[in-house]
Amino acid sequence: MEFSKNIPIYLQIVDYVIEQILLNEWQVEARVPSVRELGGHIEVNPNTVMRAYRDLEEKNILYNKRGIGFFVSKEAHKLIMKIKKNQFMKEDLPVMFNKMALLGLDMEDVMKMYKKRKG
Amino acid sequence: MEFSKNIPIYLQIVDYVIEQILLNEWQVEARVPSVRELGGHIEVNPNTVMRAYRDLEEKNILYNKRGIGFFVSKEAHKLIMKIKKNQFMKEDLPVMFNKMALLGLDMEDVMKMYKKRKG
Amino acid sequence: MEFSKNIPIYLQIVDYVIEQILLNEWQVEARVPSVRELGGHIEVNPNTVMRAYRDLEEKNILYNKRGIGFFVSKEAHKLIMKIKKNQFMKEDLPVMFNKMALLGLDMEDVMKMYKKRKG
Amino acid sequence: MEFSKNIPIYLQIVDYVIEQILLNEWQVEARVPSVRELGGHIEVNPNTVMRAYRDLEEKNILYNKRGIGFFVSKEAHKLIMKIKKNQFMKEDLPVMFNKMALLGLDMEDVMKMYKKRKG
DNA sequence: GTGGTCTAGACCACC
DNA sequence: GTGGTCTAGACCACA
Repeated sequence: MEFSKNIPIYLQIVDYVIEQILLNEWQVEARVPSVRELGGHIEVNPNTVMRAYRDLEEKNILYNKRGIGFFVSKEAHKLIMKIKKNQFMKEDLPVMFNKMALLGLDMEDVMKMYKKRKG
Repeated sequence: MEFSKNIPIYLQIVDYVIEQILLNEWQVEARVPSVRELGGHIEVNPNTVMRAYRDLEEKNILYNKRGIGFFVSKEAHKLIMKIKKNQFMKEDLPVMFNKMALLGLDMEDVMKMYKKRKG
Repeated sequence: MEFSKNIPIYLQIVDYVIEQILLNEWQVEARVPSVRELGGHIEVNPNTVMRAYRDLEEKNILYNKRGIGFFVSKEAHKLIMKIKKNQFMKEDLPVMFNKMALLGLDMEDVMKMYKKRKG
Repeated sequence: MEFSKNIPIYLQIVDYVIEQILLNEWQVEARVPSVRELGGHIEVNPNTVMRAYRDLEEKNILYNKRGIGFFVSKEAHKLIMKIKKNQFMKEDLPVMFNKMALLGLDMEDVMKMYKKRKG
């Protein structure tokens, strides 16, 4: 796994986990990889993975059975979507629109990129 | 000047300088405030201002005349736009598209928000 | 470590690091001393070492793993040679040729010295 | 006049003056431009020019008639050649040879550059 | 433990 | 006056 330099790794792991859940790679109510497994897999200190899991536990996306491991919560999808959609609409989009205005770009330019990406 | 807590001050100064240049408050080929002046003005250590100026010098947005001060380069506007555009196209947009895919949103939803904003 | 007075210490550290790498004292992909270690060792403020390391990071000779340390990059040798060769060809040689012209020396004189040195 | 960034301007002026003398642009026993003239001409603070002239005065390459100006000394050429030749042979060449060895270059490479320059 | 940022304050060369 | 370097020492996030 490649990590971007300017974002804390544990946050990138949080995003990674969320992605796995949304893609149903990690299923609801199923056990997720242990911090050691995942740490070994993505070549990251288990402590760092733990920090990410704790973050997700706080958001009720994961929960923990002592001595067994972390599990994807029932409401994981709902919670993730709620958090992310809100964030996207209220924060990401306005910021993007501002940047576009500043750069003299309009939606057509964005559309081009969007289609390019899909093609 | 108010500083956000989670972003290094020197980076916020970089952004501030760029803003001043784009707004033509600091004109091309003109001297910008000395590190001590600006440091005093925004209540920041001169060294911190220096770090920001050095960053901008590296990007050829500012240049330096020994013993005299820092100046806005001729190509400052062009370079700023280039950097920002690049960042937007290569970093911001792909991230956004990713999020959209995960959230099940498409360009129509974005268009709606865009029009709402303008209206 | 002895520092020459007229050259900034951090640049002398840069040279020192480059030397260590070329001599394979500091091996490719291996961790280099932390800024505090090296700072303590050569009796220089860690900040000064940091500045040198940052310079080398910019040139892609060192890279950095968050919370772990600085490492010698894979291409370090190649990059060092490239930088040095370039410097020699584009800066040192032209200056030398100029001096020779002003002093009324030609390549024969230089050759003599060269052979003398080798013999 | 273009100044290299890493060498003090006054030293670059010293070199410039020496060059003018060697090229007989500034003749022996003739008055050289006043600090203001030269300063205006090459767009440099007169103080900086003065510092260069003082340097050259110390080396007996220029001398000063109070209220009149600076003049090229009789022995200017001899002194310059002596200083420079010595410097070149004892300092510049050995340094260059060392660099060549390090970079794996030999005199042939240098010859190529030399001919290229002349051609 | 690591790097990263920031401050206060010093001293320097240069203009 | 200007930038440039350096120190000592602090505090922080991250691993």
